[in-house]
Amino acid sequence: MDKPRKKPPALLQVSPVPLYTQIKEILRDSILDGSYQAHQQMPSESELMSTFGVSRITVRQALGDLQKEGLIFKIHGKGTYVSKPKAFQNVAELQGFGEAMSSMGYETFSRVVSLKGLAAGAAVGAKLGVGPSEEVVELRRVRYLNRAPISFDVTYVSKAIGERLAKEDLAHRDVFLILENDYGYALGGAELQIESMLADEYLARQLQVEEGAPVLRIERLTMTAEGRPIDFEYLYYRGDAFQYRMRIERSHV
Amino acid sequence: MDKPRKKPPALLQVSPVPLYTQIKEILRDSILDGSYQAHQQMPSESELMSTFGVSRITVRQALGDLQKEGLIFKIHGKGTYVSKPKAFQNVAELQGFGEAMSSMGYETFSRVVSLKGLAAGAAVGAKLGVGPSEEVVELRRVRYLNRAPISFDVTYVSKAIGERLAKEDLAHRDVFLILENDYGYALGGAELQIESMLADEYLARQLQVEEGAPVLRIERLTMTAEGRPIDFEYLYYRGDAFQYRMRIERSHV
DNA sequence: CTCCATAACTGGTTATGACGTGTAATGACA
DNA sequence: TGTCATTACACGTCATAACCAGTTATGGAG
Repeated sequence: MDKPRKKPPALLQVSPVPLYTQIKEILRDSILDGSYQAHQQMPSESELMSTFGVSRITVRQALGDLQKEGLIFKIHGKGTYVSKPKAFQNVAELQGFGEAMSSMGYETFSRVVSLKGLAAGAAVGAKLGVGPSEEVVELRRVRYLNRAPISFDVTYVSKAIGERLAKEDLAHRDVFLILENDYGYALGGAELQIESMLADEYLARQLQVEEGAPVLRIERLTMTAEGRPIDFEYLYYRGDAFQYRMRIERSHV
Repeated sequence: MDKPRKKPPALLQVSPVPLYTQIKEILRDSILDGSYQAHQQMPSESELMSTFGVSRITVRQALGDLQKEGLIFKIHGKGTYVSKPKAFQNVAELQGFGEAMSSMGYETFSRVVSLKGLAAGAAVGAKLGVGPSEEVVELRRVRYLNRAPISFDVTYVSKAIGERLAKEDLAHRDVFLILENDYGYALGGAELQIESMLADEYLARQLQVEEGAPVLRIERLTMTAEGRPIDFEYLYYRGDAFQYRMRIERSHV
């Protein structure tokens, strides 16, 4: 016994890193260096169990972390897949500042006000490329940032997609990301139009502001990579939610 | 047997919702309606086990989801706590568009280039309110969005804080959020200054752009609620990463 | 040949149990 | 009285074991 001072200074810490972290790193590397290509890949959980000689819970923790990072996504009953890298850039560009904020990762969620099928009508029908009497699905949500409402979103999608979306966790997941990752649509771009308006009674109630308060209104038509419209939205943002943006603009000009 | 068609149409789906989701909702409500106050709260995992009559893994999944949402945070060996709501708004405002993007929730992480102690120097010392020869900790990170570098961040904090940060998962967590949630600092606001510049050789290599490519340079000094500087950063953003912002500005003017 | 029940996958959920590590209060020893 | 080992308790990690729920291929019944 030479120096049994206070603590045995962690001599044998061969692996202070949890198993699932090590596995996560290995898998991440395999994805980033291209060993696992985008879409349609990844061994099943069972295979990974025997490959690494660990239990399923460990594999799942590793995969779950990678999913949080967005590198992979899972489809129940089918398997685990590598996300398409390109996907995100499009989404990032067309989401703009509003949803960027609402997705900052902390204390954001949406409350689904309604989700129902109805006739497209002239305006929405023209955008989505369907007849005015054709049925589409309308989704209304209030988006919360830090427990306070920040935007009111009205989303229109085709009946087929809408019925699938009804089963999703719309309170915490982005429609864009569901379309892109879970449903396999490649999003191409979006046309958007921004204007200022005043909150009417309904909007004021949803956003918890005074009637007549300034609201930013965004009209956004999202299209697949092939140029086919897939998602049309009206977004109403509280005007007082963008101080940071203004500040930056002033400095930037 | 009246209509044993294809499937028994899920008559008995008393609870199609997973246990951990139900528990998560209950806990979320308790937090949002104030039953559990900010900081210093939440029953331990063992207590929740007996309260809800479920296993620990279920409790942990519920808590883990709430942590992802940012409503709670955990401290090893101590317990689980409710996050302070106020925290986020400040962070949201002073993070601005750059980190909002990088935190959109998918495929973002940081690579720690270096983390070391050094003398503050005149510029940093003045900002942080310490002498030029006093030791501070410098953290250099490359922030990845969608597997491509989007920004190069240089962060300066006091020696005490820096040594704690060294033990954190800086690759996936925001320094702001660590300061706010884990360390209990109340962030008050920030001064920031934005300018355009051209990438030098070092920066070009970190951001994987051509030397001379346009870069957005942000100087940001973050302060606690009491007005004491706590975090000083230089942020270098790839100029080509902000197309979406430009587009929105054009429409907005 | 079509339809459909079944089986063999996949991931999703939950239980039980164990051990590790960090935190903080306790108490014994110097 | 002050230091330090003990201890109790918190969350962190990992294993084993089921069963549930979608997906898809197979194969038999019509």
